[in-house]
Amino acid sequence: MTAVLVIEDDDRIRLALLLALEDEGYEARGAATAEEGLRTQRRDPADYVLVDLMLPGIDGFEGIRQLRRDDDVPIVVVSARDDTHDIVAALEAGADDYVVKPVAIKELTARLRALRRRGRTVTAPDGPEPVPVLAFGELEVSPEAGEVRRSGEPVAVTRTEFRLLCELAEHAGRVLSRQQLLSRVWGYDSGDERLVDVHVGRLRQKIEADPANPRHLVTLRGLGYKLQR
Amino acid sequence: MTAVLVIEDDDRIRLALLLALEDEGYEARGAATAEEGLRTQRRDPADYVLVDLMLPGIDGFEGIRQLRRDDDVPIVVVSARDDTHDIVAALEAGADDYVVKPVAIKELTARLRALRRRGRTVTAPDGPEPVPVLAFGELEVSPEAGEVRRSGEPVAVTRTEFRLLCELAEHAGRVLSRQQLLSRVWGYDSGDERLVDVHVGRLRQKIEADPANPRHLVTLRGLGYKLQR
DNA sequence: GGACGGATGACAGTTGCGTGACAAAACACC
DNA sequence: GGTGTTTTGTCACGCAACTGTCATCCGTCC
Repeated sequence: MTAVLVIEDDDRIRLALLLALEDEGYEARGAATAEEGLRTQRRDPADYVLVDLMLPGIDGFEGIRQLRRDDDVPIVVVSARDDTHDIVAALEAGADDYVVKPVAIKELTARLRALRRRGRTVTAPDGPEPVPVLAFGELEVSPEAGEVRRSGEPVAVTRTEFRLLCELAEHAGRVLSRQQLLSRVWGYDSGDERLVDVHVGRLRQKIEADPANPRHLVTLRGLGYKLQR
Repeated sequence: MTAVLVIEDDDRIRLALLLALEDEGYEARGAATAEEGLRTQRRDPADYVLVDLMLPGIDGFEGIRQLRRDDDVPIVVVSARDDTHDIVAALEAGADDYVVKPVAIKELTARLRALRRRGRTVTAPDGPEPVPVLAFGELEVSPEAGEVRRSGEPVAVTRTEFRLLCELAEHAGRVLSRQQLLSRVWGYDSGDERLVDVHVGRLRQKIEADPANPRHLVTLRGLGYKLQR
């Protein structure tokens, strides 16, 4: 069945849309924020995404951009604002269509069908190769893409932090001593082990929800550091 | 240049649309009836068709159906009627989008670009072999055709820039270090890595909407460059 | 309570990168 | 072959981000 994800913060509108879509034979899912929508879509991709522009937290424009970074799904903006600037900005951000609320469900589904018909841009015959990712709960590390994500959202880390994280990730679940890390990440045969502490600390600030109580990048007193799920 | 055919019986509106489109850098053609439009399109196909619904003789719906029989061109209905039945019928007939008059030219062109992004590459029944295209949002790279396009418009890049772009495109989503690029694009085993910077910079001027904040050709500090959607 | 290992915040030196200018080289066109 | 134009590689400058060090603070284990 064709699945549609509705990202809309107004409960009444979201529910109405979901019910109407189900009446039309779609499998409908809802999300109240862009963050939640992005997470849902990453976990279990729908065939279409409907998204409001005015959302708490990440707004619709930014949500579309983030979604487009790694998803080709047709996106239709459903907004109350009938303003040329918004329409142009949303389409530039990567949306495929823009309709103004309130919208007839029949029109919406007709537009979805039109989008489906039009299909996607041709990519290489064998398609792009997927980039390998190491996952630790909500944390994702992709050495090849040079990317770190938390709950799907990109996290900006520096080169040293990234190398350190990759080293830990590639030996997930094992303790690495400060000496080992100094040697593998920095190439130092000897040196101040405090250096490792500082970078681990900085890394925790970025990748842990509560840096004071790390869940993934943990300290083993007297032994070293370990990355775990 | 991108050509647009406007099928609209009201002379004033047609002329206004044509002038506005030309201002936006399109090659604009007009037709006052569906018959004339179909003939024009068959003789010299435009890249997009804008069509009114209420036309003398063959009406817009039927015009769309006839056009769709042997043309894959994106069709946008530009109508004064804001009626769900019309919208659904037009989309069902084969239109790709439907906007209500009066429409801002900026919105119209944004919708055309969105369609272009999504549109299938044209493959006439016994036309030329389709050329593989690597797509990154509004950016398209065709290594075989030696072509780069942004929102459908060809971008002039030099040979070195093109090779660099292809190398990045063929490893989309992965970081390539300056050394790797030097070696693969220039064939240098060693050399000044700043050379890569300069060419990346020049490439960005041409393919990024805002070269200072690149969306596709991004720098990963300390790691290298990456091309992403 | 003292000692130790680890966390953290501030800081200054360093590095990495973007950019504009320029000259040599390649190219196109007579 | 000569001339004008485009492309290419080199360089220098400047900004912003990163790095490593240090001093201090905190928690934990005897």
